[in-house]
Amino acid sequence: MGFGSYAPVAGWAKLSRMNNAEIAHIFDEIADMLEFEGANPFRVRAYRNAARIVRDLSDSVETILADPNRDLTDIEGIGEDLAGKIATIASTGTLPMYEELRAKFPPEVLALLRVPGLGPKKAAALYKKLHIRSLDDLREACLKHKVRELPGFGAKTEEAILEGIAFAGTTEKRIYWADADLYVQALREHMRTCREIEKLEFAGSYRRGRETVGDLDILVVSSKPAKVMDCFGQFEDIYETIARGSTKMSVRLRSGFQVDLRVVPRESFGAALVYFTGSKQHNIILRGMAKERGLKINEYGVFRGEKFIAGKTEEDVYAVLDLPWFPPEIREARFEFDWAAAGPLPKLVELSDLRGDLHAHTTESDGKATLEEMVDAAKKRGLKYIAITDHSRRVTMANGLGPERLRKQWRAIDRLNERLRGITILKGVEVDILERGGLDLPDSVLAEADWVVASLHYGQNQSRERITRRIVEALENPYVSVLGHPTGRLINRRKPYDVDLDQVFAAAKRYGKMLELNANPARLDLDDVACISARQHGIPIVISTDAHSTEGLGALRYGILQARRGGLTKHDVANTRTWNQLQKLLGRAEKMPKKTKKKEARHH
DNA sequence: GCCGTTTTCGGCCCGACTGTTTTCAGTCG
Repeated sequence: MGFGSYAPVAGWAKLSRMNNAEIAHIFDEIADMLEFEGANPFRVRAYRNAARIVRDLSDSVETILADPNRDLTDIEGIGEDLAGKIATIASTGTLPMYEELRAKFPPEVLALLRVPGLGPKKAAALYKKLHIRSLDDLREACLKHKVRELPGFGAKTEEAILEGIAFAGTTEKRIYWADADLYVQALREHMRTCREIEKLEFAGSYRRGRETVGDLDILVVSSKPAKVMDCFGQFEDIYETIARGSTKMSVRLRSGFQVDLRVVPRESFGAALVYFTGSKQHNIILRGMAKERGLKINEYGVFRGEKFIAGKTEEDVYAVLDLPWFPPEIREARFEFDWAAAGPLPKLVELSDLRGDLHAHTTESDGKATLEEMVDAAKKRGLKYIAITDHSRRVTMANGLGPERLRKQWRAIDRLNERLRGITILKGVEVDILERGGLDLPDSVLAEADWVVASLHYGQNQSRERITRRIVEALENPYVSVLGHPTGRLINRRKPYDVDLDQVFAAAKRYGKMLELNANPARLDLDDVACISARQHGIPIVISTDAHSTEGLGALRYGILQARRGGLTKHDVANTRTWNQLQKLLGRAEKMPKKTKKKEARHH
């Protein structure tokens, strides 16, 4: 289940400053260690909450700290203490309290928490009473049957731990949404054979369209739960059943991936769907709102005292709280509640809104299909235009094109365009942003293109300053249309390069350029959080596949999920427009004569 | 650790399942 081959994994570049993700990571680690220490669970939650908040910030902490008009404590969930800690991490790269905890609980000890079935209490007991300090210690203690002698532990727990150690390394990895979707399709097909099922829906992070999925949650309405579970248990890919009760069953697939099944009564389906779709944080806020109104929400419904108020549909549940139905993709407690408070929700972009694909490769560089095959496939998918954007010469591994081969390809595109009806092929290129700065093709060549994607593939370990400067300079070039995969990350495989996105946004805005949301399931770059920022900056986003085969053109749906998670509407996404409209949108800031610009301003 | 028009103290979302227990704690989602 791969999605093309990529360069080997590169390590983190040495960082001169702490970015939001790193600050968030420190808070997550602190939460783990405090939990291990047996700290107040709400204090632990405050740190986890802070990690999430910092990760979701639309500006870098650095930017906020530098702005005298802004204060971190204005953010809900960040008080005096955490604001101070954030500032300390930002300026020193660490925190005294964090260092003290790390001295007490090295990473090998924290690995105990990743064993399924081991939570903070049990892990701490093993650590304190048996002096277990690593997974190896733990395995040994289990084999010597020391673990079963501890109070609260028994033979079964010991066996479960032994089994769990094997999984501790493999199950921490979340899989791509696209791969989870393959399981979903297979499970749907399998469950179709069960006649006792009235309704079935996949919930959890899969339904929210997260870029990675940690497990699957299946929600079923049936009056015969046992039969549904029997059927579920016969899915061929199951390795073991972890738990089975009267309404809930959990299994592990052969790959280690976990699938949970939950059977609920018909009148509770909506409440259960809200509950199991999450996110956890979204649910916590819903519960809080319910409590304020003297109500209680659980997976069975909304209750006033013992009295059932709502629960049949998601709309019913939200309506009780005077909330609109939220598309699952935005249920992350990031902006959806603010949106709801401000009025009707904006309509999120949909797959059917997209008219064209603006990043695709052919056999001329490293694609697997010819120009004709790619165009034919795009047309069959209903696209009205496709930009052919093969690599430039610097990407020698991919047989990148120089001016001569590129112009030859463009002549072929001209001839094909004359022949074809119903789709327009754009003469494009994915031009490399060179290590030393500048682009891999002269302006005279780029000027002849309809569409220019500028991408950074080499020198990814350079300093934040150098990488940011290379990208900003590329955006300054009048012939560049869009910045391709702006951070270069490969999910689960390669960290993003160290780039100051605030500066990239500012440059894109200044020069009237667009930013790509690369829809490849391993990239999804920009990510959802960056999309929220781009939207706030008013920068048009282009959702493109970067397809290297005809099947690759199908990736638009993954890009759409990420865009929706970023709160993007049809208006925010540039390739929902016709090619003519798109051209007008492009570079308007620089190319438009000053007079016209003023007129425009008056109209708005 | 955060938060507050009932509160600056005392709350902080809720339930299923398992194993080790004889009524519940721990884990998980």
